[in-house]
Amino acid sequence: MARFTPRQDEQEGLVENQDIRKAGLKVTLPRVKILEILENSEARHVSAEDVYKQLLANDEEIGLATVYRVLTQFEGAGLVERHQFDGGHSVFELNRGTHHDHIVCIRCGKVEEFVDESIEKRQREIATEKGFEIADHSLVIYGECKKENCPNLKE
Amino acid sequence: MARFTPRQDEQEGLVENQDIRKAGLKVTLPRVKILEILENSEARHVSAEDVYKQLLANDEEIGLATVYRVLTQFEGAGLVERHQFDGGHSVFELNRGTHHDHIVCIRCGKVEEFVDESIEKRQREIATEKGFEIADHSLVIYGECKKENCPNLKE
DNA sequence: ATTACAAATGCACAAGCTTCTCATTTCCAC
DNA sequence: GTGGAAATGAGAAGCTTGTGCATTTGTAAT
Repeated sequence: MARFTPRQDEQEGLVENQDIRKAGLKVTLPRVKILEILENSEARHVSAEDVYKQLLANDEEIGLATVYRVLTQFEGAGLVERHQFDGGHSVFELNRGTHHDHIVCIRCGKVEEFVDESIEKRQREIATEKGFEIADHSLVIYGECKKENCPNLKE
Repeated sequence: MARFTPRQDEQEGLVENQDIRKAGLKVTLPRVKILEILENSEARHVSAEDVYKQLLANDEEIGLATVYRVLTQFEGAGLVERHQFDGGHSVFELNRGTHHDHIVCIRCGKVEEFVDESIEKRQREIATEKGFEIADHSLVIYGECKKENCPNLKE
């Protein structure tokens, strides 16, 4: 009920609405809100549950099923990337066009990104040697970040 | 009835009952049988379900819960490695002491292994640069293997 | 603006994988 | 052998993800 915003100002949707539409998807409130959360979240990598909780915190009436549906559609449209770090659940991040790999702290969960062209190159060579046409790859380094930076070293 | 090896050449990465005991685990029938299956399976990467089905085929009365429990314990003991390729479920492989990465065919699911020291080295350097103490890493290349080799290009 | 229709959503439920619970059984030291 | 802790089996539960269907929403034509 109380969620009738007088006007949807699209000034901040100059990029996203276009992209949703370009993907052949209707520009609906859930999709816009989810995209906003992905953009505004200080954590670059969020799970579907994270998005859902953020929606609830913003008093949006959007179901978890829709979150999964939309994230999967966004993935198919290339708007977001889905990563499967160890531990079972997926995390999503906005696709800003720059490929990168990840290094994850196994203690605090912090995720940093990196790119290394020499690794990329070797991967292409290896795929060729093995007779594979490379489609994608996933490189994740797990480690412990320096204690001073580690926010919550629980237990 | 136990098949015991005359010599204990554990250095060659061969996992055996001694290793179970060394991990602080009792040498029980389920654990021995699961280890046997991991060793004798021609597929190097098997899921918990695969192990379970193989046990059923061998007329062993071992529950799926036990399979998961044992595999997790083996992982903790370093006897097996758990890999989480894209798609949700984990696969396990015997830890024969040789680290390697994987290249997976997204069409037929075939998994090949490779090692590249230059990539390994760059990863260590990157972890150091980022202030991480490296604990593990996962590199998976996804691609399409050459059609002639691709066993079941269904659909 | 209004209308009309296909697309999208919300809800509840279902599926698949993995883990937990707990009564019963098994291994191992004595 | 025997005792007791550890391990197991069967089923239930948990978690993430996906589906079916009635209802709502976006969009394009009126």
